[in-house]
Amino acid sequence: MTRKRRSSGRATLDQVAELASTSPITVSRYFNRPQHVSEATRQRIAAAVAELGYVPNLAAGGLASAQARVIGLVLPSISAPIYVDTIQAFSDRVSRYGYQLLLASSEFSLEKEEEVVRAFLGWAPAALVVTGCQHTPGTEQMLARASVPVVEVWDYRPDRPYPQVGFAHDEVSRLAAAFLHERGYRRIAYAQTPIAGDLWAALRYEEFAACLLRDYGLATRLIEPGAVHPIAAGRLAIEEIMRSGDIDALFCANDNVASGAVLAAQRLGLRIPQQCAVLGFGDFPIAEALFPSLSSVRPPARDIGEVAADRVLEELGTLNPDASTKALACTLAPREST
Amino acid sequence: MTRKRRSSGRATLDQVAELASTSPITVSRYFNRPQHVSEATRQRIAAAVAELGYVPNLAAGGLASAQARVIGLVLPSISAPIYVDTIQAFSDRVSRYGYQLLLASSEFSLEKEEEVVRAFLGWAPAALVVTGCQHTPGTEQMLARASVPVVEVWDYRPDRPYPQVGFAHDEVSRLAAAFLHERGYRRIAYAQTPIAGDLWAALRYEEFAACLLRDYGLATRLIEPGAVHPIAAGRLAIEEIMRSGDIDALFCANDNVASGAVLAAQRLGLRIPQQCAVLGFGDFPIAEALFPSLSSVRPPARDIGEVAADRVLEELGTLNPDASTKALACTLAPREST
DNA sequence: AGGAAAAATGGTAGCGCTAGCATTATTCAT
DNA sequence: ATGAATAATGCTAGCGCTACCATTTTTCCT
Repeated sequence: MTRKRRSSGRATLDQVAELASTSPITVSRYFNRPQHVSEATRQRIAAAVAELGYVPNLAAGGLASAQARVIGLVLPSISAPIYVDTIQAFSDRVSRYGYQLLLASSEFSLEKEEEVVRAFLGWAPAALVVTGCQHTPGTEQMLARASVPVVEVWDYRPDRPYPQVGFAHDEVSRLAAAFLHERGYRRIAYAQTPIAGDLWAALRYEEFAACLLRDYGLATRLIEPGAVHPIAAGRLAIEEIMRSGDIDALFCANDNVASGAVLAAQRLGLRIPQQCAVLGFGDFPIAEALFPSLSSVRPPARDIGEVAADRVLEELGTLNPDASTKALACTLAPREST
Repeated sequence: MTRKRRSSGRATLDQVAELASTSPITVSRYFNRPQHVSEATRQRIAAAVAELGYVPNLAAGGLASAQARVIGLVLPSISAPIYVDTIQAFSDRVSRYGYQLLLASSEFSLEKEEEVVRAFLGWAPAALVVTGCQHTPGTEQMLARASVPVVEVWDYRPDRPYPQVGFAHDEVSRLAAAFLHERGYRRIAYAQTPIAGDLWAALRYEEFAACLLRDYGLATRLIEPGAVHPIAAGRLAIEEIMRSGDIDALFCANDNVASGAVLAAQRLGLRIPQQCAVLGFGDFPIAEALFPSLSSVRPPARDIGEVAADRVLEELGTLNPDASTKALACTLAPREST
């Protein structure tokens, strides 16, 4: 008889069971429902596990039980400060219930998102969390066919088949417009860059311009310096404002752009907020430290992570439904720059 | 006959095979070695896959082949700017060879690292990359017993059983000390915070102080404002320097601390670099934009990711060995703040 | 045309684990 | 002591896939 198949070389449940003089199924229970195993057996198993350095093979377990205790989270970026709180809050919460987090970034590309979703589904996750409501047809099809709960975060639109955990991005624009108008600014510009780091910057601009025009009768200037680093984009925006001289407030796609603007203004001698106010989006840690400190719209990043985790756990039956599916709210943190 | 077992509800290889009038094994080959399948069969399978929305179950595949095409990467933080380049470079490189990245942060805690390593090993990854040379005994045992290649990154010490991809942190200190001395600074302080975001800040301080004393006969002041946000720590360091008035250069544990220092100095009226020079570590994107712009020691973050990926791929036999295991080098980016 | 090599395909068994019962040991009320 | 409840444990049969070999079909050479 030839020895078929190479084994992985790692200790298996069977080996642990043998060493602990019990059956594999009891060892399995030891890991999954310890309270169903007697104290004496538990100790023997614990000793065997330690001696063999046994680590359960989660792939095998997931295969056997048709449910891996893993939840996939896809965000546009895992490094952008704006998403870090969401990741942290989500991860904390699901790991408390024994779920592991599979994290990937779509790098602001819908194609890359499709790739990542496919890879995730390959692991048969218990649930999937994706960013926003916009996906490729392929992604949509996979999500629809995957028989796992799906939650969409960082946006809020009522016409979707999945639970939404986020805020309405046009609401942000109205908040910013009202705030700047109330402070007396009338010649307002919006600065963004294609790699600003969020998918909704252009959408926010549209509603910002529409709102200023509709509610306050003001035109808006769009400053878009092209594909450069956000911080450089902020600098270029300030340079343009100094050239044209007809702008008294700048709303930026995010705090990186806004930081670049504040720092460049300082370097170039434009007084903020006297000559031009700057309002950011994201409320990154740097906002408070800048000189002058940066006013910013703060998205509910942490709440998104928490609520999304709760929603997922509800769908999985781990948590009782709360059923309060509302849009979350952004707040405005006024500081010295406006 | 009772129907045992719930199936996952997803399409399986068998279903695809049936629809494509071929055998499961051929469909398996279609995904893993397409060149071994004839063009005609390939097209039939592709159609069946599309129709069923089939996504291969990677857990089952990994189990059957005893090698999941997944590589685990454990870093102290996935949000700290300093690690972002490493993640990016590593991910790019391994994904090009068909490996997926399993990413986790140990949050600067060795206990958390042990937890994460255990979870990763549960997925039977093809390889594991961990940060630094310091681990709990439990982690060490798991790494030693796991029959997968292990690589350690972001540090360089010759006395370890695993390949190292990183730089010598004491070298950074010598570089910084030489640079500041050469520029004529003699009353030098070092600022750090326990949550500064890297495991080696204290080690760098020790060598920094030792080197200044040994090579230049200078004493070093340590400023450690306690567990506050790095940016706030920078501000507190500047406040202390203004109080005492006997410091002319500040080396910071990282660029967040240094940014806080530069911004606070500006706010409080301390001229940089005339009254006090500031040198950072990490060369974060903000360094260049600050006013005055921040001099910083740039670690080879991207190189670490690339070389670690190469080392891993070599161990897996995917790449031919290069065998040049040397420490990588940090460079110094001098700007206005020194 | 005949034979050998190469390409394409398929059957069988099993990777390591757990669901669904079935069975045995223990506890408790009567 | 007896039966009924409960706790603890074990057996069998797969989860969906691929390694290993065997077989069939095609291609190529003389």
